[in-house]
Amino acid sequence: MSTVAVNLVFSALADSTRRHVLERLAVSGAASASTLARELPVSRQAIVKHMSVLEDAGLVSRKRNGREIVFNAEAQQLAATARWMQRMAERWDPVVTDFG
Amino acid sequence: MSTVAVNLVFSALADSTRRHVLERLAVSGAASASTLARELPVSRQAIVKHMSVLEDAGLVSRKRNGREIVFNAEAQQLAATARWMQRMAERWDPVVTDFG
DNA sequence: CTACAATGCAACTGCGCAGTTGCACATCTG
DNA sequence: CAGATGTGCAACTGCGCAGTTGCATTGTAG
Repeated sequence: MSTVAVNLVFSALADSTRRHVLERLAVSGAASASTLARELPVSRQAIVKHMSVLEDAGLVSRKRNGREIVFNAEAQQLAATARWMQRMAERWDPVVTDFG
Repeated sequence: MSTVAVNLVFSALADSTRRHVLERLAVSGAASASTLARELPVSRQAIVKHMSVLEDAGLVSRKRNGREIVFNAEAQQLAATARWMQRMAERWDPVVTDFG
């Protein structure tokens, strides 16, 4: 993972609204920005901006379906970042691996 | 990990200067704010603020030694967050565990 | 005691992000 | 076609963060 990618993923995950959206997509499946805005206490435009951030971080993918745009959570990217962090922690202190 | 803790860790790691400081502490050992400010292209006050953020996130510990305050990287917290992310990724999609 | 080196406090600037609102454009449905 | 629903674009506000500078305070060494 490049430094830029790390920046994107971490700053994307640093916002609790974005984590809520991700959780929602991962648990209840794909959804459009309008649908998410109806379910969460934020405007559609706020959702749209969040989705761009999440997409840039590779944590979400979009798929056009007629007039709708459906977003999907990308669990692989989350897992990849977790592994990246784990390797970094090991490099800093090999002992931390023992209780993984 | 609580939601607040997650917020703290992720937003702490989202800043590249803080990641540089952490890297520096983990690789070359403990150091004071003044020392870090001499090594990095930022002022001492900026370092001090960063250290507070990192400390609140549990990624760094401070230890007073006479007139100096020495900071140390806490690799366990990084590893703990990595495991937290891994579990979250597994919950979202059990398949991602396969290539860990 | 004195000079030096470290931390502590405070004010200030610049900038980017989260969120909103309003309106235009596109697309599906009856 | 007409209405409803969904996306796209743009301007605006509020707020917090990164970073700086200046000065005060405290601890260390000679």
